[in-house]
Formats: sequence, structure tokens, C-alpha cells
Amino acid sequence: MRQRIGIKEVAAAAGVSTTTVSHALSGKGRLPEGTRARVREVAEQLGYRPNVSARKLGGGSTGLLALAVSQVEDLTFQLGDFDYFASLIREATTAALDRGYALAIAPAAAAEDALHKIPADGALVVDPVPDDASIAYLRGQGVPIVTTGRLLDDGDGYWVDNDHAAGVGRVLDHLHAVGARRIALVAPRSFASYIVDVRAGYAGWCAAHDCEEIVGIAPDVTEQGGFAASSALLSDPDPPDAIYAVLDRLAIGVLLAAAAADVDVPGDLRVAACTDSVAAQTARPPLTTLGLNPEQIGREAIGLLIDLVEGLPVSPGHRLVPTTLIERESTLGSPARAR
Amino acid sequence: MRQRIGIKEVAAAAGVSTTTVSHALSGKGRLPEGTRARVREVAEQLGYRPNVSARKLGGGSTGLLALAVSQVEDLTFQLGDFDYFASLIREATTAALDRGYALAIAPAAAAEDALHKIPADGALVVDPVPDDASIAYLRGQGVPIVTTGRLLDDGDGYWVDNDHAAGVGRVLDHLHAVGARRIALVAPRSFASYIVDVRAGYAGWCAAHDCEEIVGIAPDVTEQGGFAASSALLSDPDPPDAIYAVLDRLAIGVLLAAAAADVDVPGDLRVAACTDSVAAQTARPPLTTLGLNPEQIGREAIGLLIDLVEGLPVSPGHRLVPTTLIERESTLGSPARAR
DNA sequence: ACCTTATGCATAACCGCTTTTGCAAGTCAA
DNA sequence: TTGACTTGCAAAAGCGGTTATGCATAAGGT
Repeated sequence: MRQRIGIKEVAAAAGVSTTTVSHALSGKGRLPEGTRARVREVAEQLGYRPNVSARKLGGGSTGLLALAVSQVEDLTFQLGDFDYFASLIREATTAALDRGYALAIAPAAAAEDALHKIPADGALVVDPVPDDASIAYLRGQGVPIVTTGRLLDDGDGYWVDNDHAAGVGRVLDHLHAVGARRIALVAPRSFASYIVDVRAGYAGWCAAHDCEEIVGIAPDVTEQGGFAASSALLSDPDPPDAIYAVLDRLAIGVLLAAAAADVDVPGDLRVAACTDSVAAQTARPPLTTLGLNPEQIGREAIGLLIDLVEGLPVSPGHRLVPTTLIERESTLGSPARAR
Repeated sequence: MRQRIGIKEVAAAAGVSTTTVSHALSGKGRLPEGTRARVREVAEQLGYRPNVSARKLGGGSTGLLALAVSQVEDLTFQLGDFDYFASLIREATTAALDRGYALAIAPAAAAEDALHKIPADGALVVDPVPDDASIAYLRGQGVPIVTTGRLLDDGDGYWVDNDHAAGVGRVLDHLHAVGARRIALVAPRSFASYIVDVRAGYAGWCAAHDCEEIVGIAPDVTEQGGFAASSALLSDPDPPDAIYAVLDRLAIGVLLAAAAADVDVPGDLRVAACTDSVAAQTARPPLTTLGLNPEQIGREAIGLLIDLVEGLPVSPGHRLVPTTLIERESTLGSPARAR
């Protein structure tokens, strides 16, 4: 009948009061280092685990951060890229644990309800959508928030994202350098800031390079969506000679559409994608991608969030994470020609 | 300065005591229907939301469950199937929240350390590996554990999994029914129970149907792994006429290998996979898959875990979740021939 | 009419932890 | 010596609920 070890048990074992234990563990109060260390040791030995609920109730912090992944109601939002999210979340979790925090998942479905039920000190919202109910709720609660990708309807606040403006330019420059002159963009409608940014970057680049803007709107963010959008583009009398898809899964759909339409990639069509992944790497031909360094995004976002939670001084505004262009056959073509 | 509405405010507004409010809302105590309804209405109007932490404090539990996703050190374990895990975790999270628990992520790396820092009442370990350090640690702490997929080195304990034995039979019967006679299995080496189960089921089926066992071992669980394993199989002088891959990503690799080797699917090779996903659905040709109903697995596992945490009576042992065969072109072939 | 039992609700004691306050003992300057 | 600070720790008051207990009053049995 192993009973939970609470602060009381620790206090008894250490021969001090519960107040002292609380202070020793939290680092607050006035205690000599000696007592502090002794209490900590006893707590450790007894395997003391604080009760999160009790902490929260007493007005303290719980050491819990909510991780909310936004969703779009009317769009089949199947999480565009698995590897991206997995990397981001993995790194975020690790970074949080390093500083003594745990990440609790708030499902996108009942996000608001979930956030109410999770006694979190702060929240990380991944790819928020405009008028995000969970964000409004968190704001009301006064809970610190950091988003990855900025809020479209409110660019203020703290967010971490890639430098998409620079990233788009890099990809388009690359496509142009390998000979593309009619570069199309395949993207879903703009439900998240990075899509807006990429589209804006694309428009700007086209204007600067005197190129026609060709945009194919994908109905969803899966391979199907990419297939549909690019099939339409390819059947045009004056089809593009390059396609940049804003998600790797869309790009894989583009490759499928090209194969179906007997268009040679990269001979007649160069294809590139935003977001690197194993799937992009193993596609036929392997896809040139813009790596987004999700690990770094996750790490920075969590660092920022914890600073906010702990009331540490942070410089206001956002953080930009660089992108990495990964050149593969889908735009380079030499290995394909070698065949 | 809108203040929180607690049970106290509701009590004042309804002209009753906090006890009555608590009883009215929880359905306990002795109250006439009239009072109950009135209090509920007032609570509703005031937008009362119970404080989860306070509620938990009364009970013994802390309201935190750890979600550990095991990993294999020396295998590139990129999470075989995204959709599967996403569905499972989403449903598990929702089920947990419904019962007032939050799910905290314990990263596979540093799992033990992470679990130590997360003051959880119980843990859900997804696809544990043999000699899992995190499980040993949790056992030592006396924390209730439920795994999805059983522990290879210890089948006892509580676990939830698909009825793989039945599932394999269903797929192989299907492949046999559509004419396959040399059915190969593509699988990574056995790091998890479901792979062991599928391989055992496959071996049993082959023995029962007097078929030769042909197994291609994938070096990892990505498209690359499937490509490598099936390329080897297809270059055999007497190649298989069907391949069953234990993960959808492997199967997509199989499709790529078939295309590279100019083998027609499903004409010359039927391909099926375990685990359904959008990627499988949009593959060319669309893949016949065995759906694993991850939602149900997640829900049952969490239900079981919370019962254990709360000391509710549970029947010992495991829970089996049925599979669903989803037939698509990769084994049916008619649409392909129609081309 | 009187005692018992059921009914309707309030009082108060927790739950585990944080935090404010209080108090004794030690330190120090005047 | 003495008042003014520190220092080291404990007592006690919440936090927002749940639940055991108590106590009127009403209903039912004899």
C-alpha cells in the first residue's frame, strides 16, 4: 500500500515544517543553503513528486505548458508535414524538460475546453489560425502565449517562425538559376501566416523579376491537394516549367500529377517544396526542398515561453529562424539525364 | 476586472450554499429535482467552469498522465506512420481530458529523466521496446502503466493492441483471393510486438496454406526501407506476386521499387500495407490497407489507465481492438486494367 | 399526539501546496 | 546595555472544490 509522498512526508523525514520544504524546493523564502540542500536531498530520496493540482490551486506554477496545435475547421488539415511537426514537438519537449517543464497536449478539436482543463503556466500554439478560439481564451486568462507562425489578425505578441521572405527568394532564385522561367506556386488557401508570407514573397519576387504570377490553389494539404492543383496548371496551354509547392506533401502530389500527365521532372518541370522530410527525400525524383529547421523553432519558442512564464526579461516581438535550401534531383536534373 | 466565477458565486446567485451547488452539479447528495435544475441553470447563465485543479485536489490523483513514445536506439525510428500516431494520440488526449486528466509528453530520448520530472499518476507507453528503460523506471516507482502493443519481454501487465493475428489472416486471405500465390512480407526487424505478431501470423498462414515464406527485412521504417527491402525481393529470379508491408510508408517504398523495376502494380504485383493513411490512399495506385483503428486503441488504453490510477476495478490483462480491411486498387486491379 | 424516518440544505473539515505573517534568537551599532 | 535589524523557521490562512456530518423541518406510522 504505497502511499503518495507529499510535502508532509518530506517535512517529517527532514525534521522541518512543510513551509520549509516548500521554500527549500522552490528556492523562495529565507533559508540557509545547508537546510535547503538537506531538504532537497531527503525529497529526492523519498521520491517526492509534487501534486500539480495543489500547486496550481495555491497560486503557484505547475511546471506544465500546454501545446496546442491549431486546426482549420473546413479544411482537411491533416497536418501538412509529419516530420516537421514531429521534429518541432520533440525538440520543444526536450527543451522544456531541460528547464523543468513538461508539455501537455491540447487537442485541436476541443482546444478551448482542453486548455481550461490543463493547469498550464503558459501555452505554445503551433500554426495558429485567425480568430483562434484557444488564443482568445488564453488571452482572457492572462496566460503567456508563444506561437510558431504569427497570428494573422494580430502580428503583435510573441512568435517564432522561419524567415519565409528570405526562404522563398532563395528557392525562386535557385529555380531561376537552373533555367526556369515560368514558375508556378502551389499552395492551399491562406489559413496560416507562413502561407501568406510565402505567397507574398512569391508575388514580390515575380514583380522584381518581371515574371507572371501563376498560382494553383490546393483544396487541401495532402498529396491529393497537390495533385489536383498541379494537374490544372499542367493542362494549361502554356504550362509552367517549374512548380514550388509550399508543403512537401503537396509537392509529392505534384510529382504524381506530372507522372500522370507524362511530364518529365526535372526535364520539363522542376519541382521544389517547402519543408524537408524523408518522404521528400525518397520521392521519385528526390525533391529539392527548403528545410525549415523545426528543431530550432521548437527550441526557441519554448525558451521564449518559459522566459515569459518566469517573468524573465525578454526582448519584445518575434524571432526568425533561417531556412536551408536542400538541392536534389527534382530541380537539378543531372542524375535524371544520366539515366 | 471580470473575476472568475466559482462555485461560491453560483451559490450566492442561486441563494444556496456551496455544498448545494456542488451536489446539484455532480448529481450527488439529496436534493429535489427543482433545486438541482435551478442551480444548474444559474451556473449555466453565469458561465461557471469548475476549476479542475481544485477538483483533483479532493481525490488523490494529480491529474497528469505521461505519454511515452518508445524508440529504438539503433534504428532510424521516424515514427512509422504519422496518421496512426496522430490519431491515437489525439483520441487519447481527448479521452484523458474528458476524465479530467492531462497528457504530458515524455520524449523518447531521455525518457527516464523526463518521466522522473513529470509528476504523473500513470503512464501510457506507445509501442514499447524490449528492456524499455522508461518502463523499468515506472515499475520501480509503482506508477500504473498501460502500453499499446505488448511488452515483448513481459506479456503480462495491461496493454491494448490490435488483433494482429486476425488482421494478418484477413489480408493474406484477400491477397490469395485476388490470385496471389507467392506472397512476401516486408518488415523491419522485430523491435515491437506488432511486428512479431504480424510475422508470426504470416508464418502461420504460410504453413497452413502451404506457401513459401518470403521475408524482406527493411533497414528502417521509412519509404527508403521499403524500397530497399522490396528491390531485393523483386530482383530475385522467382519474385513474389504480392507483397504485404507492415507499415504504409514501407508499402509506398515498395510501390516506388516496383515502378523503378518496371513491375506493374497490381498486374504483376499486388501490394498491401498495415496501417491506413492519407498517403496510402493517395499513393499510385491507391494502397489496400489494414486499418488499425488507432482512435479506439487510444481511447481504450487511456480508459484502462485511468481506471488503474483511480483504483477502479478492472479485469486483468489486455484488450484487443479489431482491424478493418480497406480494399483499394493496389490489390484489386480492375481500375488499373481499365486504363 | 408522539416517535421515527426521510428530506433539504448548511457547516465545516479536508485535499496538498503556496504564501503571508509572526516570532524567537542572533547580530550589530550606538 | 539596548533598540533596530537580520536570520531561520513555523503557524496559519487560503486556493476552489468535495464530502462527512449535523440539524431543522416535513412526512409517515401507530
